[in-house]
Amino acid sequence: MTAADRVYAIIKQRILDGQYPADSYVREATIGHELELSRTPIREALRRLVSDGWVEVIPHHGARVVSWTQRDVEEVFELRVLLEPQVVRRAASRIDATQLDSLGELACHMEQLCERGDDQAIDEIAGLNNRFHAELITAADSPRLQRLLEAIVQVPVSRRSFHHYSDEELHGSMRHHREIIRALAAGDGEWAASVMRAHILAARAAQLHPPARQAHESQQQQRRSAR
Amino acid sequence: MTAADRVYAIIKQRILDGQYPADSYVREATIGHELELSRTPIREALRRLVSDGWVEVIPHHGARVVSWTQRDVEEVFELRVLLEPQVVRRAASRIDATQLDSLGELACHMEQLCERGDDQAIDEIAGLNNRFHAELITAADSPRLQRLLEAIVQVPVSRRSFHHYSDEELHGSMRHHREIIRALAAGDGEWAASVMRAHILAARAAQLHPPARQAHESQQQQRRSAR
DNA sequence: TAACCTAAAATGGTATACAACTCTTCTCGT
DNA sequence: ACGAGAAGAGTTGTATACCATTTTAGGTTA
Repeated sequence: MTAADRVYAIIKQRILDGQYPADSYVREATIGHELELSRTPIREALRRLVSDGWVEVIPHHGARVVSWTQRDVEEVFELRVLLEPQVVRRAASRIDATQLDSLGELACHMEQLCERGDDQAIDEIAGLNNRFHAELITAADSPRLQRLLEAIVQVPVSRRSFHHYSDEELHGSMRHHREIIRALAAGDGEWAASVMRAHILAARAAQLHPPARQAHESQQQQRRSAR
Repeated sequence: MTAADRVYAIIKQRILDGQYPADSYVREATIGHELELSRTPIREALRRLVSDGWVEVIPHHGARVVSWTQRDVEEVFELRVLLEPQVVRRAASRIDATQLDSLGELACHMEQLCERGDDQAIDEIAGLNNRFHAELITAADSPRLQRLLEAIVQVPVSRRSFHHYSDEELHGSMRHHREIIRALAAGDGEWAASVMRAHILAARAAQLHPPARQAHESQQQQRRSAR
C-alpha cells in the first residue's frame, strides 16, 4: 500500500467522521505537514477523491468536501432501487451454503440488537447491515456491479440511516433480510429482487419522510401524522 | 489544454488503435521520452485512465492495459439493460421540444446513412448513435446516472458494434430510435423504457451471437446455426 | 464610501532527483 | 541437479523545487 493510498483512506474516513465537514476545504499543505508527507501523494489522493465524488475542486482555491442535497439523496435511492435488486437476482443462482449461513448469522445478530433498541445497538446494526449487503455483492460476483454500487452508496447516506427508522420500520427491515435469505436459498432471483426492491424503497421512505420537513411539503407531513 | 490532457488522449487513442494491446504495459519513462515530457504529466494521465477503467495499475510494477473477456462484455450489457431504460424513463417527463427535435434530426441522419450501408456510413452511424444516447442522458438530468453509464459504456465495447449488425438488425435499431422519440414525445416513460430495453438487448444479441465462437460454446453455436 | 491596487496565500502544472519496491537472474551451497 | 538466497536492473513512488495563475484580504486613493 502506497502513501497515496493511505492518505486517500484517511481523508475519506475523516469526511465520514465529520472531522472534515461538508463545504470545508482540505488543504494540501496542512494535511501534508500533519502526516509528514509532501504534496505529491496528497494531490494524488485528492484527485481520486474527486473522481469518486467525495470532494470537488474549486480551481486555485482548493478541494472542498461535497455537500449532499435532498436531490442527491433521492438520486442515490433511485439508482439503488435498480442496482441492489440486480445484486440478489444474480446472487440467487450463484450463492453457496457457506455464504447463506453467513447471511443467516448476520440477520440473527441484527435481530438481537434490534430487540435492545438503544442507540448503540442501532449503530451496530448499521455496520452489520453494511456487511450483509457486502456479502450479497460478493455472492453476485459482478465486479462492475460492485464498483457502481460502491460509487453511489456512499456511507454518508447509509451510516446514520437506521436512526430514522421507527420500531415498525426497523422490524420490517429485519423481516426483509430473512425473506431475502429464504428467496436466495430457494434460488429464486426474482423473489429476492422484489424483496430487495421493497427493502430499498422502505429505506428511502424512512430517510425521506420522517426528519424535519419544510413547510411546502405539508401534504406528506399530514399523511404521516395521520397514521 | 495541459500536457497531461494530451497524454491522456494519446494513450487512449493508442489503446483503441491496438498500438497498446491488452495486457501490455504503458511505461511512464518510455512515453515520457517519446513525447519529451517528464513523468509527472504521464503519471497524471495514467491515473485518469485508471479511474476511467482503461488501464489498471499494479503497484510498483506499472500500468497495464485492461483486457476484455466475453464475461466483461456481458456484464456491461447486463448493466446497460438496467440503466439505459432508466435514462429514458426520467427523460420522458423532463425533455423539451428542442431536445426532441435534436433527437429527430439525429435519427433522420442515421437512417440516411443506413440506406448507404457502406463501412464508412456504419462508422458514422456509430458516432451519431453515441450522440443520440448522450442527448438522452442530458435530458434525463441525473448526474449520477450519467456518471455510472460513462463508467461502463466504454468505447471498446460500442465502437465497432454496428459492424456486427445484419441489415435487419440495423433497420430494427433505427425503428427503436423512432419509437423512443415517439414515446418521449408522448411523455410515456414506461413505453420509452421498454423500447430502450429492447434496443439494448438487440445490441447485446448482435454483439454476442454473430462473431466467431469458441468450441466450448457449442450449444449456443448449434442454436444459432439452427435458425 | 467606493473603486482600485497590491501583496499574500493557495493551488496548478511540470521537472528532476532520489528512495523503495518487484522481478529476474545468477550464484552458491547441499 | 536443484532449491534458496542475494544481487542487479528496471520501474514506480515520493520529495522537492520552480514558476504561473488565481483568489482573497487589506489597504490606499480619489
